[in-house]
Amino acid sequence: MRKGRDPARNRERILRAATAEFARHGLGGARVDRIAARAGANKRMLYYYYGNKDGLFLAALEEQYARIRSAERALELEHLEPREALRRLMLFTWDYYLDHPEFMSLLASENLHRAGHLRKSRRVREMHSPLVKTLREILRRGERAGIFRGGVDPVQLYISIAGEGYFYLSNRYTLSQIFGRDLMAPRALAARARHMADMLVAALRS
Amino acid sequence: MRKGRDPARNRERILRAATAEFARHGLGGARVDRIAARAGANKRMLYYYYGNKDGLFLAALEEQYARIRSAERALELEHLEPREALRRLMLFTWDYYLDHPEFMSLLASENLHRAGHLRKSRRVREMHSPLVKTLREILRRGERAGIFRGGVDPVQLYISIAGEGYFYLSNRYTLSQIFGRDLMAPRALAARARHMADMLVAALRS
Amino acid sequence: MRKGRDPARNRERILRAATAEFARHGLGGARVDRIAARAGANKRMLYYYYGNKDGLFLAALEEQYARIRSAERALELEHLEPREALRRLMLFTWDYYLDHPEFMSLLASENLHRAGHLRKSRRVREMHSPLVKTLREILRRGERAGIFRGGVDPVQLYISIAGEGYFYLSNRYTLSQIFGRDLMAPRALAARARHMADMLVAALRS
Amino acid sequence: MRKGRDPARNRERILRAATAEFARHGLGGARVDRIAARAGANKRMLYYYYGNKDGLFLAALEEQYARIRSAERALELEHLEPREALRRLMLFTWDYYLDHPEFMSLLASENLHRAGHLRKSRRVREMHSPLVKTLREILRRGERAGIFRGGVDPVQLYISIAGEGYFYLSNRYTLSQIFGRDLMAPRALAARARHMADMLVAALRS
DNA sequence: GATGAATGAGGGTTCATTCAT
DNA sequence: GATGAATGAACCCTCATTCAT
Repeated sequence: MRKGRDPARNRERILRAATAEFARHGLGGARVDRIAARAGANKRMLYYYYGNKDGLFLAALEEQYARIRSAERALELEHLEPREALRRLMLFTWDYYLDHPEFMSLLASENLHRAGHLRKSRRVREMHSPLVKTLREILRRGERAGIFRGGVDPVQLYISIAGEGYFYLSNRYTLSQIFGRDLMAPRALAARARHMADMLVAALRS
Repeated sequence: MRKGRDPARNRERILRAATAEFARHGLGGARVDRIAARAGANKRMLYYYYGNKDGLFLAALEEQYARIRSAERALELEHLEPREALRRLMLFTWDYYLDHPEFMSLLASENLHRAGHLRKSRRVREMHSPLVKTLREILRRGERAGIFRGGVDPVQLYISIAGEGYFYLSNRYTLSQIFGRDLMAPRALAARARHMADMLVAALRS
Repeated sequence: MRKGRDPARNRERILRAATAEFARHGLGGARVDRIAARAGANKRMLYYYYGNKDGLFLAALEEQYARIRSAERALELEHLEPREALRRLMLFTWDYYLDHPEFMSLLASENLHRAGHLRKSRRVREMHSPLVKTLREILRRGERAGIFRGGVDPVQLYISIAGEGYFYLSNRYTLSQIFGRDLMAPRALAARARHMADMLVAALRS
Repeated sequence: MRKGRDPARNRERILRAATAEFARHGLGGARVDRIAARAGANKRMLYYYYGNKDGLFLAALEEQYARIRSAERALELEHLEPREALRRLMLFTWDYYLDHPEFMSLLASENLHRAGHLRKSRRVREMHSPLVKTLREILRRGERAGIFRGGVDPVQLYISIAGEGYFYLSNRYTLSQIFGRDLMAPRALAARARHMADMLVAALRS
């Protein structure tokens, strides 16, 4: 019953700890020692499993992408009415960002580094073609039903849907400071969600 | 004709170098040595002028805020027709982000650190009340003229205006990778600008 | 047909890999992981067979000595005319060094460590008494035949014979650099071999 | 009267300590911490002055070459009778190796690494052209005087002169072990010196 | 005999900062 | 104001070795 009994679990714990550390301090500010301590693992094991700090970051990032895409697929958007599908996707994304601020942090770090890690990952690219495909079909259905205008690009649409809440949430600390207001108050969040849904519907109607 | 002949200029060069370094590597990844080297200054001078690394970061951040607010004021939005004023603000912001990616980087770093630097700055808070005031008046004018719906909060409005392009630009590296498409192509940028302006108008009409 | 089917072969492969690694990087620079990888063996096996890194080094060194002494015995110097015997030994040694640079490397490492490993090896000492005995008899035969001067010590003689080419070959990299010349060019090597043989004959004639 | 008062001296002490450490343990086995401790310096200063471990090794090696060449020039061989000049050079080299075993150690390390450091040094190459020139002139004088045979290459000659004692001294530890005899006994050393001088004269006479 | 997982000590290197001048 | 030299703590990473199976 020693610690090493369950390798998969140790691997997992390391990834968990790394995600938290990277989210909290960024890639440059993250400390390998802290990750090992949080994971209850020997520092050497990070390297054993993930090669180095960058490998660990990529693994954390890939996992985060996999998780959001997986949760997204569970929405089964393809079975919903087109307008409802997009509304659901937007609210899901908003809620996901709210519940998983670490995902936004990792994205910020990766963009700071100009996606140098992602560039080496095949997995992530493959992960996103189903999403684009689904959106394209929703748009097509909406267009055929005469409720969406044509010529909308699915990738641009996704960026609008996800981006609508991103700035608000990713920059909540600076925005709260410069405007002297708590953006995370429940009422403020609810108002924001409503506002976004309205914007989306207005933007797509034919 | 010694190097030290112009103190103000040296101070300025250090801040310039620091901004570039922080933007490129983040706060944690930035190196004091590189900043000094880029500035052509002795490392000791950074401390003489700015206290420490965090003081330097705050100075860089404050200056960035001052610059965008100053450029904004030059738009003289208060003299424009309400709808045009908001359209102009949105396009200005989009262009400003495009031309000054270092600003977005500093914002990302500061949010990673939960606005710990900004919290110590009075200057920045004072800097933003005129902006809120201006927006509030634009909204009032539009409402009185019957072209804007009522009940719109100026801070929420600003976040919508600025945020519309933020996700697209701040996350351009990861988005380009996961979707396998160059988001910075001139045509893509132009399409995005048009799309954003349309969204805004649709969202506010009464 | 499992991997472990032939223990002796695995042992052998480990020793082979270790010799190459020690020769290439020295004892201090050699990596146990690389040895295991090159041998296609589990790291634990190195310890199972050889105790530790130093044990492995000693085994590699002992084997190298055994090999050169064995090849030397195959010359059957005791059946040759004395002058020819020594000439043959010198050229054999030169060729052996040329063909087995790893032997010279191991010797250099062991001397850096002041022969700490060899000191623990009985095998190696026993391995060399036949060589000294053979040389002593060659010298005696030459002296009796009136072609060699007397008073020559067999150990000193061996050092002269082996050393003649050693510096040239063991230091070929630095010598090539400081003199800006390729010492390993075929013509240079041939000239060196001739030169050495001449030196030897001249040095021993009565 | 603090420690930092004399930078040149600190630099020098570091180089001194590094030379000893590299000689004793080889490049791979040398420890930066030990070098700093021996030099009584902060570890950081090694990097401040020499860049990294390899830079430090190269500096040590270059200095060793500079020293032996400098001592060599002090012999003023060009003013001696040709045979005497070469005899003096050989004995000088033998004595130098005896007194500076660290030089041989550094050479062994550098050859283990295939002269990777030397390859980056211009200084060392330039350092050796005067030596070759001097030897060439000695050979020419001896040939004109009818005491040396012609066609001797100065570089090959130097390798013979230096190499004669090199193997004996660089490999003294292994040789002493395998032959069970102390090669560093005064009588043995004297005998070796005599033997080498004899070999040289015999080898060059016309 | 053989294996993947695990370990603690220490490797070279770099950090932000400060000293004396 | 400005400088080169110096510092100690901590950085990421790797080492030879051993554990449980």
